[in-house]
Amino acid sequence: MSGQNHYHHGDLKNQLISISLVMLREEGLQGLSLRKLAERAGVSRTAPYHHFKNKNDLLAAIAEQGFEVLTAQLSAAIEGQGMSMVQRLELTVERYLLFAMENDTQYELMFGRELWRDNPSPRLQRIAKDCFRAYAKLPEQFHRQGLLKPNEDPLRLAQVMWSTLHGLVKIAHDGIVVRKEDLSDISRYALAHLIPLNQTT
Amino acid sequence: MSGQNHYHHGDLKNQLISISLVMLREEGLQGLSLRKLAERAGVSRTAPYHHFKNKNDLLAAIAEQGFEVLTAQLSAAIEGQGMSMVQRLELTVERYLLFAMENDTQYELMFGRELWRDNPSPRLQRIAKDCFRAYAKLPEQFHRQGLLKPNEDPLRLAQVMWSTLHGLVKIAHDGIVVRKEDLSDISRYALAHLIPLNQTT
DNA sequence: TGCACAATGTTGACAGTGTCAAGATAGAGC
DNA sequence: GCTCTATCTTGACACTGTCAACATTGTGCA
Repeated sequence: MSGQNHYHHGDLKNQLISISLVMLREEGLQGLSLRKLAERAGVSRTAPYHHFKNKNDLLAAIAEQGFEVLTAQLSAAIEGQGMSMVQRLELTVERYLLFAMENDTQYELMFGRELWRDNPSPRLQRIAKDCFRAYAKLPEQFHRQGLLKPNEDPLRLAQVMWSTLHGLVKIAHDGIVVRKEDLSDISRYALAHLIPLNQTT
Repeated sequence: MSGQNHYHHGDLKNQLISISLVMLREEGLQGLSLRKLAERAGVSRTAPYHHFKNKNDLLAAIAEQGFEVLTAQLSAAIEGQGMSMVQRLELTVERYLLFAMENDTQYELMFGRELWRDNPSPRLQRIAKDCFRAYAKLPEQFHRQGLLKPNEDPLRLAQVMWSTLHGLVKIAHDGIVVRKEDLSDISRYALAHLIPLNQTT
């Protein structure tokens, strides 16, 4: 039960994920190999195979963890106790961008082609969809409270807002088009246009 | 000069890029290895190293080719002979989405973390920026012709529009949030909100 | 309690990968 | 015609993902 010696050290699966996150941050996706990972965990090369079917399965688990964290962050912002709807919106956007910028490689994994190209696992699909659903509650709340113009479709709005945020992140990551310092400014600009409020604050 | 025998078959560099594109389409990024590529080109494992410093350099070349094609497509749409500004806008968006959907892996490479993470080559940076600059001419034209509300910043608008398109593509690729059939519908929705026209069609 | 079994960990092996060094071949320019 | 350079080749190496076979440990049932 002390668990750090030899066999059965108890929580290898989660520890592998944690170490993976560190390695991703340090060296990017290219730098993450199962063997180096195992070595850093103090365990033999093939030990991870008892917890993940293969490398892809590990990557999926990392993505899933990311979606869960992001979902929690967004949900908290959206339900934001004692905040106005506009404040919740701003906080949600801020949280999203922050998560994406601070966990860039993991973020890329979550939304990258690598995992989604061929039959992503039902589990990954479910967790990712849950994340979007949590996020989509925000436009719905705006809608229910009559803050949107009456002919607005909250689902469409959620999709477009997500796309815009997503694109902003991507472009900021790459640093091609946009300087990071401009990010929040641009996102404010985007929100002002995308959210057709009935009256402004 | 016939060029397909033994040494010096003349245009290996371009041929390698072409074959790479096919392989990316067939098997994704994971499926592209220098050795299989060389084999398909009928050449030894290390021949590509006389044309590309390493694998990353090949990937960069593939991305560059993509940016050049995309730039050409967009420029043609933006200058669109005998078309109204709104028509040009719609064509541009359509071209962008089409390119991204038809060349999904290449597109991911162009905007992916893999190439941009550590010191992307000046050449890649230049070609990518040229692509954005070509695209940004569109909002500028709208602005010059007085089609935007006077307080709109065309650069900001270009950035946000690009982000939204980019995010739409990404999300459509993954198929998490949006069905591909909804794409054009959603992009129309986005445009209607993002482009604050002075007067409508 | 003791014992079979499942869970978890290990070493050995193999094919596939990127990449370097050294040598072979062909075309280009003096 | 000869040399130089560009291009292509084989040989070699370390690293990777993954499988098979075996070792160790904890768990639940007799």
